[in-house]
Amino acid sequence: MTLFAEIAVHAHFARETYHYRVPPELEGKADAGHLVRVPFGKQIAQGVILRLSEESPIADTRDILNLLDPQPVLTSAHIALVEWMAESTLSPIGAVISLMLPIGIGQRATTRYELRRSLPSALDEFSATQKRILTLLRRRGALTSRQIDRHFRNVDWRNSAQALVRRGILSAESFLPPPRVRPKYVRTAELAVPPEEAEAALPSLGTTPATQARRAAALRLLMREPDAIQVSWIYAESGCSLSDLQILAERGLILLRETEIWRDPLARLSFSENLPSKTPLSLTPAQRRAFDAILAAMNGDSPQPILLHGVTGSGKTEVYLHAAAEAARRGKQSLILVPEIALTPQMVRRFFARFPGEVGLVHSKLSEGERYDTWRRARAGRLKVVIGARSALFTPLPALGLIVLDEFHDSSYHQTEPPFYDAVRAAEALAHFAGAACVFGSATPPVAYRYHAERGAFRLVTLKERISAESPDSARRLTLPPVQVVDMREELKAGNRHIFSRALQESIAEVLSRGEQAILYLNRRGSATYVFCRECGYTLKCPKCDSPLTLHTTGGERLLCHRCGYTRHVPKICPQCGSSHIRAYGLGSEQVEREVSRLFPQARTLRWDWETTRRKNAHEIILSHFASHRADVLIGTQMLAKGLDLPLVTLVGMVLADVGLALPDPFAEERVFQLLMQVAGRAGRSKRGGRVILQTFQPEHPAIRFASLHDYEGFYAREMAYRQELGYPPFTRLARLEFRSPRSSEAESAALRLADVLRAHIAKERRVETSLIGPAPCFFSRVGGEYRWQVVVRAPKPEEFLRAHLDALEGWRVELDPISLL
DNA sequence: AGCACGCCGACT
DNA sequence: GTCGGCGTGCTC
Repeated sequence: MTLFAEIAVHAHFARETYHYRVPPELEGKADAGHLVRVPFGKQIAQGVILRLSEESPIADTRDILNLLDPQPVLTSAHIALVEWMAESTLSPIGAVISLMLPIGIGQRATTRYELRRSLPSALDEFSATQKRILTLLRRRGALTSRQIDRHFRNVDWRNSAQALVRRGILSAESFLPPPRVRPKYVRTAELAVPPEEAEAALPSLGTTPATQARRAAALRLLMREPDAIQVSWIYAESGCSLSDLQILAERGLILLRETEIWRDPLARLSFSENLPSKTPLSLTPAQRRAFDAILAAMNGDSPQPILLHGVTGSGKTEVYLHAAAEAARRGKQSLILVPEIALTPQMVRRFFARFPGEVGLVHSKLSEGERYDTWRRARAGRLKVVIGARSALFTPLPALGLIVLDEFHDSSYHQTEPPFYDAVRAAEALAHFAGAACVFGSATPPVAYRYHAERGAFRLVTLKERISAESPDSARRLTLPPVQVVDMREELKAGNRHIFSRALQESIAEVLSRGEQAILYLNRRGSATYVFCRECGYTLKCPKCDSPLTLHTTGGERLLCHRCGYTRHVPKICPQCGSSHIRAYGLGSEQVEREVSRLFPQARTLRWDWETTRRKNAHEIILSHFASHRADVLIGTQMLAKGLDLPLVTLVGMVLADVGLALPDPFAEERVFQLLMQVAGRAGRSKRGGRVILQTFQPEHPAIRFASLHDYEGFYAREMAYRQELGYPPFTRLARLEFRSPRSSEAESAALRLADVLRAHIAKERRVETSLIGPAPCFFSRVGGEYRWQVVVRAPKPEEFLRAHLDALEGWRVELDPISLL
């Protein structure tokens, strides 16, 4: 009986699975989840076995070449997840597989080009591109196609290279790079004989007094140590070298071994840091209810994920800790996902203290070796808890019992590059496949999730009370900080043209005089293109679709609608109040810092923005700098709205709360509301209390009004009405189709063509509930030198419609259920 | 992605 | 008539 394997080939374009024969020598060794090498066309590729079967739908199968790892790289739940994700995101299965293979392991086939003979000095016979290729290879030697790609941005060099290969000038060899990471071993030594025997051998270890002394010292050290120890210790303690130890080993006195070690980024924490409490805190009644709901899910009593809606400071983390402890008690592993930025040590430390030596951390700034080892410890079941950002979802945890997504409304759970996926939905699917409990925690759940919870898709648990971070046992109630909304139009009328209102200036002065700290936030996104009237707060909207108009400066100033393409000139006076104070607003954190320093020369400022956090560990450094009160005022963008818990912070100022409201995106208001709620929750997390100041030109705007009242329910009701009226999720679903091209006209014509084709299909198939928005240029119209155009499909099941017309989507980026249409 | 196959324009 | 451009389709 021949055995076949259905394999997801690790190539980004591989939409389908492929069938291979399992050669006899791999029978019993190759199984579902294994990473293998397979021939694929003229290349050799990696692939993951999804399942074995005794028949193949394809008559001519080729053989699997070999196993790349004796153990599976995917659990059975992850195999199910691969297929679910490919299906639900319309992504090629080969692209989904690439998400699951850790950096360094996952390698794709590539071609290596090399000059075959020396070239004539004159290259006249070749085209310009060919000349560039030849000169590059002459200078650098053999290069892979990916290396050549880096030298030819947006130039199609492959055909030229192919011609050179045909003429025998270049050689092209396809190869699969081996995994870049390997287990790390250290040499250890231990005593091989009873101590008395070693003692007896002590005087006769060397011919010269010096060697005799070195070897005796090494042996004595090992006689004192019951366990194997690393040879580097022995070298340091005794001054001996490896050859000394090898002589001792030859005489049978000691045993030299290679022992595998795990590179662990958290190992350093155990000695140096003052860790938070080891002992679990007792739960308040509200936390208890949340914990009980998770218990019920772990027992298999309720299959839906738990939507944990808890205000900032309501003690969600302690609930997660209790749940992870319970999972561990049952021999299960927990996966804790947090937004990228929240991987600052605050949260990690609490888990580390509670599960010493059994927490793995997964994030992009670790070295390949550290990541690989954490991945292997997880796979071996040695970790009880894995904490990480979005991609940690793909860590192979064989005994997964609990998945927690903290701050699950955060946009970093969405991957914005192909393959597009949403880690929240993927987590729900994975929990389902693994039979694990699933918890989504947030102070501001996306309204769509809240809506689905009301219809039974999630079990909703609400934590309404804030508890003190300092004395949680007494469950001392804290109130949410008062939020003052400052109308910047009034400031202007009163003659204050400064970016800080009088109220904010006074509050900063007060905080500084009391030796406390302040945080000033800027919502940078969209600020440069935001045109509004500084007298009345009016923003210009499209007369046809009511979407905000945005400013474009390329080719003269004009306003553009990103939904329908309508354009107009920038008005000189406000259409509403006739004021001439209508203009674009742009404000950076450098400018805010400058103003703080000018008004308060004594204040020590610290900036936390994209610019200052590019270096490795920059987040931790800035955070600890501020936490230890080496700065008084922290200035930053929305990235620091997450998870900070700093008792000395008694003032939070939002320099301009309306930025982001005027973006041409149906989700813009929800994002601003979430941000303001997060910001408002940052102040007053200790008994010192605190206050929040929101500066705005539109104090009556619902997102600002409801956030200032800490009123989620009010915003929810209003937002749902708006979504229903305009036909946006959760009342329908969207798919965003994007085309990129270095040439603007090409992107435009592709978009027009696709829209025509799709409209024709909609009409022909009588899909009355399906409609298109656009085509129109994307709000961020250029990315990486390419022009972006998009078409948005609105339908009850957009993937169904699109799957029927995948051929029309060749070259398009397809994003289902996007979180932004920018 | 990389390569073969196959169909039109500029040369021998 | 042939070489070589690149559009199209396939990889178990």
